[in-house]
Amino acid sequence: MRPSSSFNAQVYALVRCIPPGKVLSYGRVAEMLGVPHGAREVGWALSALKQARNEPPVPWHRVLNAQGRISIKGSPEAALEQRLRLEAEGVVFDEHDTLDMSRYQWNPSPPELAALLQRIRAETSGRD
DNA sequence: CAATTGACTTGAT
DNA sequence: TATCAAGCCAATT
Repeated sequence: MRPSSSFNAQVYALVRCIPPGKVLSYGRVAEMLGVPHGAREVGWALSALKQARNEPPVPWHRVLNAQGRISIKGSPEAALEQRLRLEAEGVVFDEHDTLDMSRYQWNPSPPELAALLQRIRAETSGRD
């Protein structure tokens, strides 16, 4: 579990930067972290979150699939919780339980993102 | 070490 | 617009 633990930490750090009422897709998170095809890894990192203590709390509910739909499998309760948390932040799902990604997806400006990534990398480089 | 699985994505039917 | 199949990558069995 060596190499990816640092990746997980980066995922958590980045997800913590998503503003309330905004969301990110798994693939987008992976892409931002420099792993273009690491969408499933991001899902893995987040699923591991429920057993690993996370402080400060990671707003895992702000991450869903590229279609704008909740993608939690095997736990309807968790899926419902995710939806409720999002709606509590003002996000509105349409009649197909889908949300408009073009509207809700978080799009930081390139310089802002670069600075963010730099800080995240500094944060997660030493610890493990 | 091979097969299976999963909070994914994309492109073809 | 809805389904299917094939990639992808780490963790588990």
